[in-house]
Order: sequence, then C-alpha cells, then structure tokens
Amino acid sequence: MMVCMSSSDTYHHGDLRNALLDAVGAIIDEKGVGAVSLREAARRAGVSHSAPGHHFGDKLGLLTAFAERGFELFGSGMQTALDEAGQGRPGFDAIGIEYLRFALEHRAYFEVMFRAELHDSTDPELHETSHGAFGVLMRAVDDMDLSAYENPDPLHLAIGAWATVHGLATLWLDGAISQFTDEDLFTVALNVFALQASSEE
Amino acid sequence: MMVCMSSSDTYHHGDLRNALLDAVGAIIDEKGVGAVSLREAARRAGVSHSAPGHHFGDKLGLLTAFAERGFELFGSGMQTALDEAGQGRPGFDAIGIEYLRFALEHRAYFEVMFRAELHDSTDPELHETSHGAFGVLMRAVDDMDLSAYENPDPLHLAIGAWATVHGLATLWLDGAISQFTDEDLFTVALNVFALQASSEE
DNA sequence: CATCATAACTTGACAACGTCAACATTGCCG
DNA sequence: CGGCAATGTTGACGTTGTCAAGTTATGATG
Repeated sequence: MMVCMSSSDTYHHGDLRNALLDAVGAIIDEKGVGAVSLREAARRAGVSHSAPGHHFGDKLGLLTAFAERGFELFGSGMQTALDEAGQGRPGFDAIGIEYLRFALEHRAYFEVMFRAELHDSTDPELHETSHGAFGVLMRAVDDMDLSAYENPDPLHLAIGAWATVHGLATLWLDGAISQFTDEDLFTVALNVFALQASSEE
Repeated sequence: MMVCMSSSDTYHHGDLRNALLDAVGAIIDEKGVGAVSLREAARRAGVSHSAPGHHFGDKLGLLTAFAERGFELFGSGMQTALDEAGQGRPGFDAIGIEYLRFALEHRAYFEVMFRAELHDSTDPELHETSHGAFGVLMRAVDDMDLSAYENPDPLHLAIGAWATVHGLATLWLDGAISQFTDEDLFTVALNVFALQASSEE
C-alpha cells in the first residue's frame, strides 16, 4: 500500500539491524544519549515506528546491541595499541592512552558501554565482548615486571590504572574538567602511571 | 473541591520543594535515575501532576536542584574530613576516602551531580556549590608539601587524584568492578595515592 | 514451479510522560 | 477587609515504549 522511502523500495530493509545501530550513534552524537528513542531510530532508518522493537525486543535491547558493537571496536583498538607498543611499560601506557582516545573519539559508544542503566549487563554476548576488552588490559599488566612494585598485585594495579583513565574520561565528557585539552588528559594519565611506576627504576 | 490526601489537608503543601527533592532521592534509590519523573515525584509528595513543573520549571530544573543539594552535602562532608585529618598527606588521603564514601553512600546524589545531561550545568547556583566542593580538594593539595614531587603541578596532581577516586566510584556504581568491596576500593585508592607520593619520602 | 512456514515489517492502540494554558485556592500586606 | 501574588489543580496535546494483530517477502521443501 505505502511506498517505502528508503534507498531501496523493498518491504524488507535488508540490513535494518545495522541501520538502526548507526542511527543510534547519530542521535547520540547530535542530541545526546537522552534523545535516543526507538521511534527516532526508526524514522532515521526509514521504517515504521515499531520495527526496532521487533529486532531488539525493547529499547534496552537496542542499546545493549549498540554497547556490544562498541566493546568490539574498543577491544580491537586496545589490542592494536598494545601490539604496536610492545610489552612492559610502553604497552601499559599505550593502553591507557588508547582508552582515553576511544572515550573522546567514540563518545557515543563509551557512554552506552559504561553506564549501567543504558544496557542490559546480564546479556551474555555483551558480557563476553566486555570481558574480552578487559582481558587486553590484564594481559598488558601481566606482561609487566612487577617485582619492584611496592604492592605488586596485578589486579589492583590494573584497576587503579583503569580507574584513573576512566575517571579522566568521564569527568571530561561530563564537563567537569572542560578546561582541559585532550593532550592535558594524556599528560595527567601518564604522570599518574609514571608516579605509580617510580619505584620501578 | 477535592480533598487533599497529604498529611495536612491544606491546599498549600507547606514545604513542597523539599518534599519533591526527597521524593527524587527515594525514586532513584528504589528504581534508578531513569525512573525519575515529575509525575511520580508529585504522586509521592501527594500533589497534582504538574505541581513540580510549577516549582522547578521543568524536569531538568528539579534534577538541578537535587544536584545542588547533593553538592552542599558533599562539600561539607569533604571539609569535615579534611578538618579532622589535618594538613598534608593525611588530609589528602581523607578527602579521597570521603569522596568514595560519599559516592557509595549517596549514590542518588552522586549520579545526578556528575552526569552532564541530568542537570543544567549553566545554573549559577549549581556552579557555585560545585565549585565550592572542588575548592576543598584544591585547598588540601595546596596544603601539601609538593617540593619532592617529580612534577609538582598542584592542578595536575589534584585532577589525577580526583580522576582515580571518581573512576573507582563510577566503575563500581556502574557494576564494572562489582566483585570489589568498599574496603577494596579504599585500598586501591590509597595505593595509588601512596605510589604517587612515593618520591616524597 | 507451487506452496507454505516463517522471518521481517506495518498498523493501530494504550498508558505514561513532559509541558503548557487556564483556572482555583490561600495567605498576606496594605 | 480587599485584592494580589504565590501556590496548586485541571485538562489538554504531542511524544514515547510496548504490545497485539495484520501484511508482505523469503527461502526451503515438495
């Protein structure tokens, strides 16, 4: 009855799932995560208002899929950074910088990935991808020589470093330290890392 | 015409503003920040559905007032912790612990205070109270002897420490490190602080 | 090639929400 | 005591998430 407005005039979209996830990213970039709605995503993908619900179950399902996509990009980016920098302190630093870089560059993913109420943390696929990304960090820490550290608990060291870059990223994204530039954030993070490792040398 | 259902059967509530802010806290504690609505707050305060809008302008105004209340509590708590611990490292550590304690104990305030889209950051009163809280941190750093630090920039040191505790708090609240106890968080934070200051002794 | 189950999508409906305009009540100040 | 500003209420409108029921395409099977 009604002519479909999208690029191809078929009843079936073809790749609606990805189109909707792209739409979510565009909405967040333009109007913030609060403006994400199933109906707006549907509008941008050129489908009816309840097509997204059919694909993802509900709003939380859509955002969960978006977060999962983000964790895949995040994990591979951190792995690449680690590979290029090598083991030890250089790899550790590179992961921290990559973490910040990802948060600043892919704000939309970052927010949905790390905000509890924006996704379903019990989703098994999300759990898998997020765990994989954290594994890169733990591997980098395990590859370090911790013998000279005062408290050489790898988990504690990893969490401490993670918290520092995560805190910098969220504080910046939430506007609390908006006077800082990207470079400032990198500098502060590397300073904290360097101080943490000062007993190493 | 209609009998008011609240404790006192007066048309005027008396202290509706505070009652609504209390309601917001209760809603967040029970069902999360996403469940906050002007109408639900009105229901809990026993007033009509649009009374909150009359007081606070709109939903953002209500949450902004809630955040402001949180920053007052936060600032006075940090000041008290600093006063009790004294100057130097003890005061610095005490502020970090107090920061974590506040986030864990007053989750509702913390979320609204530090999430950009949940309040109006241009609100002058909010700006004032939040700036006051940050001033406590800067005062604690200024009271320290930084001469032995490798990079004795007070602002960078303050932001680094702030980011660490803020990251720990948000990661924990968002469930990313839910296997940790409160004490674990304190330990990690103090470890990072101690390592940062290891060149001091 | 015909058929038909099923996946993919639409349509229509409902309750809840934020917001606004118009109205009602109260306390207070002259 | 009279009116006026503050404080709430009522009703309405458009938007949202979600569900049920209907419609169209796909692809496997015969």
